[in-house]
Amino acid sequence: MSMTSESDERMMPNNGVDSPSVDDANSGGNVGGNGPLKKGPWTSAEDAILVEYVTKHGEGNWNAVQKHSGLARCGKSCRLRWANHLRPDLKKGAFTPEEERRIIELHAKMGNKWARMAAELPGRTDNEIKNYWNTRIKRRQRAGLPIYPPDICMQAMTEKQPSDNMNTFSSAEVHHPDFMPVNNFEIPAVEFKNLELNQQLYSPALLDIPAGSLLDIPASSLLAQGLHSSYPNKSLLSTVHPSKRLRGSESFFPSLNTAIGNALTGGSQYQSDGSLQIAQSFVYSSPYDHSSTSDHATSSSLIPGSHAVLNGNPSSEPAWAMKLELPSLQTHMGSWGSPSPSSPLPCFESVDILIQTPPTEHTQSCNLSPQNSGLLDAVLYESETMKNSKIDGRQQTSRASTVEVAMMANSTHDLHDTEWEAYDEQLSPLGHSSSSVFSGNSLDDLHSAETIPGCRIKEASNLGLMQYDEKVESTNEMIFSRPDFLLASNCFGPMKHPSKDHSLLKDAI
DNA sequence: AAACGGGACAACCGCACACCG
DNA sequence: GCGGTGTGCGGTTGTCCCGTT
Repeated sequence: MSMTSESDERMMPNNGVDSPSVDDANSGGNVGGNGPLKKGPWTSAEDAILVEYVTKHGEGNWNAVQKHSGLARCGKSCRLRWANHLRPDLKKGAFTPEEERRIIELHAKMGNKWARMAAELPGRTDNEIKNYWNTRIKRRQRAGLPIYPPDICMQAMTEKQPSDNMNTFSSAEVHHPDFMPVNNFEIPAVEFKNLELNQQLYSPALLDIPAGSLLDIPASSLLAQGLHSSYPNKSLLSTVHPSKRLRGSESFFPSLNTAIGNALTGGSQYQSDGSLQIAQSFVYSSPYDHSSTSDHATSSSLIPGSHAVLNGNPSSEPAWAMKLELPSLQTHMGSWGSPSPSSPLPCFESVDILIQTPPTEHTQSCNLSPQNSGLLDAVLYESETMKNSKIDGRQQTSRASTVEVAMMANSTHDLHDTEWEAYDEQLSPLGHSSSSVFSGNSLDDLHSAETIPGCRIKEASNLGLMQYDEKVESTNEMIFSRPDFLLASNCFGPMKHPSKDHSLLKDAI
């Protein structure tokens, strides 16, 4: 029918579909009447047998197919073959533009819910849609294009508003420019402004970098944007009621799941502000990852909602090698990593940051703020910190080898102060608001609790990406030797002090 | 013309839920 | 309530085809 394999050709040189026989169907491999079940491509004969069976007995009871028809295929395989290829109502051929758009829309709303998407697209199968999407994603990522067209982003956001019974933003908020590219995990130059890092800090113009260069940022680089602009935008997040089963892979950020997942599995993102010391890895974890959530929930060293780094997670797997999952608000909010039902907001607990910054001025966002004179100061301070760390490290390492802070820590706080405060207004009742995580208070707490002099707030993933210890030098070496860091450096490093940063980077390497 | 790489597609695998006895 | 079976779903892998070098 839909497929004719070589074995098919061999088996059915005269096209035996019209008179399917078990012998024909099962003669093509290591199969037999009661022998091992056949795998691999289906033959026309097998298709015919299956069609005949279904016609006679109807769908379902797939395991009976083998028994009754002698087809050497497991029931599961039969079901799949029927559903994906033999069903009479299947629509064959390429997706129409209309269907393509519909898929994008649905994905923006549902995420990787292929079956549900298929239900919205008559004649199409989940497998078909899934393959299409995966191919498309790869293609677009390679091309540096946004996964979701802006209009669909907008549409998704808008459609979600009424059904979002969580904390939602007002319509105006939804239309805040900051929210626009939520699903655009690429950072095209035209949208880079949405980072709004101090509004102008990273303006391509101000930074004297070619706007187009940002187009080269791979999908992974969307993190900066995604975390900045999309996370607070819960309104976009899918509120589709959780399907009957809860899967760890379910993503609350339908698109982020894929994009960030790809991004992070490809390598944690390191951003360098040029001062050598900002390294960030954003790690989302599934809210079902109780181990991680409970771990950091009980980790006294962490700020509320921050992600436990390595606490109780002995994984030695590099963060960038891990499959990363985003928290899902599709599920009950109470199931969010917050230890208490009264604190259902996921916040950024899953967001880990490796950030290092000069010590005291958390309110000044030393690393990203243009007011910060101190790249050199930071480096000097870093040097000092390293010295201190050698002393303190022995003590620190064992108990708090990694200091966790909310994403972007003080720089974020500085950069998005206003916005987060605004969000905080709405989110605070939920316990851990995003802004609270980013707030100076949180950092203060963190600092007082954990930060060693020098404020080397190295945010590490819960996967143990980095630890602060006495081997700082080697850590830095690792950072700088990593391609993604170099990429990030290329992307972000030159923004402030291009030449300076490059030289520093060079030196560091 | 051969080698290579990527896209498209089909199929499998593992997991989880639903149902039933 | 429990275990077995059936089914559905999402992720991953394998294979073929085609364009490029």
